[in-house]
Amino acid sequence: MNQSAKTFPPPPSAESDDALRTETTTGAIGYRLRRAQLSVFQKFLAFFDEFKLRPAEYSVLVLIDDNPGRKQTEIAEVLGIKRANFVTLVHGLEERGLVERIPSAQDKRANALHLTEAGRAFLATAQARHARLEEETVQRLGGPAARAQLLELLDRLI
Amino acid sequence: MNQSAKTFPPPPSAESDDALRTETTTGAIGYRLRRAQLSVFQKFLAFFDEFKLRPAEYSVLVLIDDNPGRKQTEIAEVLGIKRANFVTLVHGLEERGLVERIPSAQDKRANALHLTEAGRAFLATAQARHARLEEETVQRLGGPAARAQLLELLDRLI
DNA sequence: TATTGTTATACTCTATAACTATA
DNA sequence: TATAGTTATAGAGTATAACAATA
Repeated sequence: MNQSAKTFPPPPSAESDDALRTETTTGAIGYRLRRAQLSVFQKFLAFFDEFKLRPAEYSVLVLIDDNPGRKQTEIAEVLGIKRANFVTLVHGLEERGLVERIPSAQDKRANALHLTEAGRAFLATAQARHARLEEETVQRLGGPAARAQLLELLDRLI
Repeated sequence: MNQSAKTFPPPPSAESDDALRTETTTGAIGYRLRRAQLSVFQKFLAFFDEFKLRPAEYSVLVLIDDNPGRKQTEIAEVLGIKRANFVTLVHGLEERGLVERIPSAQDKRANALHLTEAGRAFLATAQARHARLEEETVQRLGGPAARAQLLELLDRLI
């Protein structure tokens, strides 16, 4: 699995004047997690540049599509988004004609969230693109087994 | 920890009115990465509550300790922090008496960063605490082999 | 001309309080 | 009393532009 030698810091004797010693920092799990997450999100943003779609917006569209008619609070809570902040997010999607807020008949306080026809078409394209991104990511990981391994390990950190 | 099996979505036939279908969203690598990273950072913040220390500040202290005398730009760049934003960060550490900015003799534009005596003492305590956090995290992962596996997989995502 | 540290500024994300209308 | 959606606001984190001093 591991090619060979993990490049170790310059031997303690060789005090180079340019390379910094980063082992202590990069040895931390949280640090590596953060760097990886930032990198993956950067790739997402670049990959979805023409879609003008952020990761959070994409997950909201997917979640509404899989759970049409749900309240804002329900969708927001699943994603760990505060309902106050979710207002702005869903408002943006509504302005783009992708999402509808339909006043609930049973509970006049609530809005039932639905994708518009345009929203469904948009999401279908986005999901096809996302599938290619995931595919590429799985390849980088080393295949489906490596992906499953990663997801399992990540779950243990929550 | 986990009661029994991985709770799968309600079988397609049983359309419960409360549980949401989240498989599509949670199947994405980026989504899981983000959730895990947020969780790990939350644990860091809780664990270092009395230290009033954020992950970025901790990594800066570690990096200065391992590379005393380096310029702000060098430390900032390694951590992916813009030098403009690094000014505020290092200023805070200086105000707390942990870091010194010593004007460089060779390059009068630059500040050489050093830990103060108090900074070294503080970092020693923080690192001991961090070691316990890492230990706990490794246990959650399933041991040192699982940790190595995770770091290897994360590296492939960068 | 280029770099270092700095200031100013803006934009995103996130968090809390408080309001309204309903329940 | 509690909840759903909303507004306002404040705090981080991050990004760019521009400047003075120095290289």
